[in-house]
Amino acid sequence: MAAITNARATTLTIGALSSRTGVNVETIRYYERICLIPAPPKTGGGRRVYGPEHIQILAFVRRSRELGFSIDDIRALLAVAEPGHVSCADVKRIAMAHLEDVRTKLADLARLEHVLAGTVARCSGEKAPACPVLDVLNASA
Amino acid sequence: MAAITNARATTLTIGALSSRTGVNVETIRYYERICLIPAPPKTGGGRRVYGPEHIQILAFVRRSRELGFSIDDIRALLAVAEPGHVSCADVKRIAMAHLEDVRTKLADLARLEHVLAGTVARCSGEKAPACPVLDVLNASA
DNA sequence: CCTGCATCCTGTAGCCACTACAGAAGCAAG
DNA sequence: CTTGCTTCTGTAGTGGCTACAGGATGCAGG
Repeated sequence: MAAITNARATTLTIGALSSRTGVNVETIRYYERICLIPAPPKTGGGRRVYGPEHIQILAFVRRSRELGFSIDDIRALLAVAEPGHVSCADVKRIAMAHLEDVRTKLADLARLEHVLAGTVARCSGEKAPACPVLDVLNASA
Repeated sequence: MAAITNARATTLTIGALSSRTGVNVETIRYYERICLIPAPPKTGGGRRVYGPEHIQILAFVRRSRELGFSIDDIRALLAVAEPGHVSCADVKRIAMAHLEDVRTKLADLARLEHVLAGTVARCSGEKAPACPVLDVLNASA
């Protein structure tokens, strides 16, 4: 009589939570195992039963991961994101540190791209007595 | 009588090879274990004795790693770098594929930097009723 | 009620490229 | 001969998942 899977269902299976949040089922269980997300109640048969609060937390985790935050960072962010916190100084500190990290990686990668692109451009790809790519790799630092 | 460690020594201990190439001792043994570099002969006591050819190979590996090539890529590069190869087409193919990879990562990271920088910039860091960083993380995708 | 099938469970092992030990042995200088 | 540095092998840990194996559950159709 009721809809097969109510779009406004208040409880979700792990599969439903997975498709709602775009987080792999195995990954959700992994997050629970490492205590990143709270363990949900279970049915008599041992199946996880999720509520809306789990959707919110997991979505938060997912977006944080997409922005490159580490699991430990996310742990800290989740702790600070709890209601009752007055200041977001901690959040800013974590985000700034991560941003620094990202910028360093970005610069490294840009240099890399430059070297690689320059090297590959000099390579004809046909039979060459000396291969520019191999020359670069063989060159003394 | 002879110099303690001849600067032009024809043989090296693993420690000397390490400082010559800048590759960690443990990493050198790891490379040998996974058959990336050839196993050197050993003394009666079981210690590795390296020659100049090992310096060359390991330096090649190190520069390749610095350029971000995977171990498997390097394996292929080493095979192609062997003397007797006429064409460097394989080298170019590997390097081009890697360059594509680097460019993708670069673009991803740049977008990331943009989002993070924009978000952090809006954060005062002081007590805020709504933290812009947390807002972004909580926002629906 | 039974069958079939999708989903779910736990637990373990694998991925990459190292890094970090533990515990033993070698080796050169003093 | 002792001291202390280096080296040896083997194993386990890192991060962030992913991929099974082998079994249980739950639901729909017949």
